[in-house]
Amino acid sequence: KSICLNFGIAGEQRGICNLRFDDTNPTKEDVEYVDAIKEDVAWLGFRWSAELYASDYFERLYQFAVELIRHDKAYVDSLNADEIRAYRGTLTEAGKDSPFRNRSIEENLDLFARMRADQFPDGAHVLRAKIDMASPNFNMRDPTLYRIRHATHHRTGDAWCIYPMYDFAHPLSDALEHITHSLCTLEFEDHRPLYDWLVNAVIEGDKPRQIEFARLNLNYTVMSKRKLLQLVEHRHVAGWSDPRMPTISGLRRRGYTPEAVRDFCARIGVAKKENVIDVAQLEHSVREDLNRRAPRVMAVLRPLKVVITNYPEGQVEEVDVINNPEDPSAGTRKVPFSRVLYIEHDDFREDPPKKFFRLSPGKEVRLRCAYFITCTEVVKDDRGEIVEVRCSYDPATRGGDSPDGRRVKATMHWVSAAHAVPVEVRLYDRLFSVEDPENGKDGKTFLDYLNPASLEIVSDAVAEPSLATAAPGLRVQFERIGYFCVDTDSRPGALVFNRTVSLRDTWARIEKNG
RNA sequence: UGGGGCGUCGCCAAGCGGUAAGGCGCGGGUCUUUGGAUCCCGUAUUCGAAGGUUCGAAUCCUUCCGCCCCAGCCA
Repeated sequence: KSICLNFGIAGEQRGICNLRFDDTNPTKEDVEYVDAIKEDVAWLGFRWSAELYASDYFERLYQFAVELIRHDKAYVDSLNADEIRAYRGTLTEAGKDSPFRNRSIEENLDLFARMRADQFPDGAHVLRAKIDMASPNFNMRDPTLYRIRHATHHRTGDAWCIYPMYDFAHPLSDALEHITHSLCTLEFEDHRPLYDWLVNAVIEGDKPRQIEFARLNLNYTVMSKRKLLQLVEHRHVAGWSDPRMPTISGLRRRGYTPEAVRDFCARIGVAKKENVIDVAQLEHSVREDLNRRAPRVMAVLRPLKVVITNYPEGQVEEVDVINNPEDPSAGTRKVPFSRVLYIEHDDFREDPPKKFFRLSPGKEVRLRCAYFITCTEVVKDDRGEIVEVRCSYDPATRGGDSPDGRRVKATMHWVSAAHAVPVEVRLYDRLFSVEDPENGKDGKTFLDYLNPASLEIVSDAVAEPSLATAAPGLRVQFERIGYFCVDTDSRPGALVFNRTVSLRDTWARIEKNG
């Protein structure tokens, strides 16, 4: 949402948007995420003007800090972390000045230089802004600007042992880049006074300003990075790009298109109200996009054998099948038809309920782009399970139309048994079973709400032969089932499809509502 | 309880003194060689509540209620 917002506004205003990593804390292992973030932003279709890092400004930020000290607006505090917390006060009580608050400018300059020169251990001192310990806003109670951290930074190595805080680096980095609008989420509203204080203290001329908006929340979904990290670390999912993850890489692997994600972000709007978007909204954007562009293909998840008794043994004919009814320019393809076929098990009912239009004994239906068939016999095994359905076909209906104007109420997808390509299909359900998994109730944590059925692997599925050469990343629509994407990360030689999103199943609704 | 924000249809969201846009969802219908899609129609006499100002208020004023964020040497 933030990526689309920032690049979107820059684009609309004919401005530019930089990609900056606020890598102010060397212990937070930013490295592994930098490339992933760049890849994700690029995949979404945005191009940044400059690739920058807060660490690029370490020297200049240091000079800004020195300048603050010279103006008596910052000081070195030698209290430890616990003491600083104790001095900070509470929601209703003002804080107290640190005993080190009135060190001379010279002493502060000297100490700060020695902090940089690696003369103190971690935690010995910090640099603090000298603002107001009685401010009702905690961020103004002499916030920490620099801390000593003997850690190797992924870009500056061991050049520094003091590192600026985000609150210090962010506004000043914005100013250095001549940022006009610095967009961030609501929880930083309380930081804005500090942002402005710093900018006003050291920046001349045009000043950046911070504007906050409400972050995105989705129901049935966990968005907290901390919690998603747990899912990855505890192997509840296969990684950050697991198709069930609400990450860009997860959505990508699942088969979402950048256009769909951007459309979603445009539709949900931007405001300051806390919100929980219905995932149906996201699914709508994907369906709309994929409906327009995904080629149709026939596949059967749970095959039921159908024998066309009056179709010549050994005969094979190629029928023309339309690739995408939403896009005539997509053309047609040839699909082999023969005496033995597979249809979806769900598409046959021996005792059809009311309003069930698909195949049942004596009923005539259309095999898409092929023929009308009528069920003549049901074959069962010893246990009474239906193992085969025998039908007759009407040779006059080739292509799927009856010359006598006879109509059927159902059109079904099918696959020729002899030509079927085995595929593995992964069906995903919501990772969490409750609308609001982030906030556990009754002592439960989000992990207690994990949906054990979030991944179902269907291994008996078969598809029409055209899919044999499907490339990873290819998105298709399995007729009447849903949109699928060839997995980009599966074993060589295996044809694995991730279900992106299912088609709306009206029959399910009829069954449910009676 | 100090401070900062926010409250308009089930979920989002326009509106900013002139008499409640739109989207998702849902319901109904049309059409259909996907029971998909398409297309049509319906979905808030009311804007957290109560007072007040005004010819006129979701929009202004007052009070109240509810929800979120803040006491990292995290971002």
